[in-house]
Amino acid sequence: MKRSLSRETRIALEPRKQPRQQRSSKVVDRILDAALTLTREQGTKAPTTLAIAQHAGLSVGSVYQYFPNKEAILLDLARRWLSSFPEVIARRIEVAPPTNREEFRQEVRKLFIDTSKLYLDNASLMPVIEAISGNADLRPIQNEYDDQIVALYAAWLQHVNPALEDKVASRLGLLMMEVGHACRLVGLKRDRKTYDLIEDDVEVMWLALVNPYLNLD
Amino acid sequence: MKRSLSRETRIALEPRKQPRQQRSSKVVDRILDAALTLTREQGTKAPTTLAIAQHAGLSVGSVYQYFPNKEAILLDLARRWLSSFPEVIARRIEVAPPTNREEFRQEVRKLFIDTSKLYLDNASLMPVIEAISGNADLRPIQNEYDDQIVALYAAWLQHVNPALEDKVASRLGLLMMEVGHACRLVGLKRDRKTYDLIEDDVEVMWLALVNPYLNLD
DNA sequence: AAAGAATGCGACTAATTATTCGCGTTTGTC
DNA sequence: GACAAACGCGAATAATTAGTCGCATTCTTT
Repeated sequence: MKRSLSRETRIALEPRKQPRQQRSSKVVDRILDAALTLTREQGTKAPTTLAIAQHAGLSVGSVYQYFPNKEAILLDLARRWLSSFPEVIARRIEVAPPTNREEFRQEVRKLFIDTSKLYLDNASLMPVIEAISGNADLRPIQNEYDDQIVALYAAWLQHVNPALEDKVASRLGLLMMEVGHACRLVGLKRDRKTYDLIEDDVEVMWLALVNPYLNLD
Repeated sequence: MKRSLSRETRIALEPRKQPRQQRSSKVVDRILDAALTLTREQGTKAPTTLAIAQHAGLSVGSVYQYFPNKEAILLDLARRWLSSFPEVIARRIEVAPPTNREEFRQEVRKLFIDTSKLYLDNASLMPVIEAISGNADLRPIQNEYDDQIVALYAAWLQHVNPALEDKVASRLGLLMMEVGHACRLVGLKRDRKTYDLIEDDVEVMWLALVNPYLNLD
């Protein structure tokens, strides 16, 4: 294992080179596909480079043509999801804030549905997310995204109630994220009907959590 | 790495031998101490056997006198906590069930306080718990304990409301566990004041979650 | 104090696996 | 079809680390 890189400051993440020929861009897809499939098969355990290469019908050398290291592969898979999260929350801040309890409940519901959709649409990606959380090298990167998400939930809360203190907003944001994430992860491991029931439960909890902090009549 | 054991069926967990002389039982303590300290220092990453031995002022050979493998060390640390969880919940089932909303609220509060105390009293152990969750070999063992805990939360719910369907009870139990665990883990990483605020939030969410499923007047 | 059991040691073994590098092959371009 | 660039290959390298084993030391017992 030539892993001296990891020690320096952080993991290299940029792709080693851009694919120039058509065949190679298909190769990148095959690598990502293989990594996803294997992570799912092995239940949240990051696959080895050799396993990824073989499953993609390639050699290890080819994998390293496009990815600087193993971590970058998993991260590539997760990145679109991780970055779409802040986007979705940000979009819910652009609208006019609610003026009464019923409007507020509707806003919670919208945010709730939008974020739920991110989980449902990317259900197959969840093992990768779990693998990243379980990897000491990748967790710091996860945490950066998490901090962003918490900050945006907090911003959303202050959009709904501008009088909300920063500290309270970020605490509530943190809990919204944590509760949503934990419940949805276990929900996705069960059947669709149970997932939907769990979703209702989460919405109830979210509402109960934030209601006391909103000065709406 | 002579790891053929792990492949067979499961990890050996029994201690290799019982300490017979006083010096050696102190050694076991030193090993566990070192493992705990190092896991904390490295932030939820399982330390190597060499690091554990050195930090305990021992050689690797001595570590293997008392532990069959590295996993057993972490598990030894976590086990008391993992098994005290079901005990604490079971104790809350022994009392007479509540007969009205106020008594019910009190019962939730008691269960809530008891489980919270488990986290506060074992705060230093949480990195080990996280390391176990992040280790593919140990997760199955975690899951067994989790299943027990969910079953007991469900039993508690049915104790409070015998008419509650099994399916609903176990779903709510699962969410109580997940929400409690996720929120308390992040709570413990913050200051005590914030932890207490998060605790209040969790209680609010628990109550909101289970209230609709209780036929009390 | 002598024997034997328990404990402690740490160099060594071996399994695993990330990453490299030089060479052969394919592709796009003129 | 010839040339260069891109691509693909996989044996070899090297880092890491779990676990062993025979010998040395310390304790217990008589």
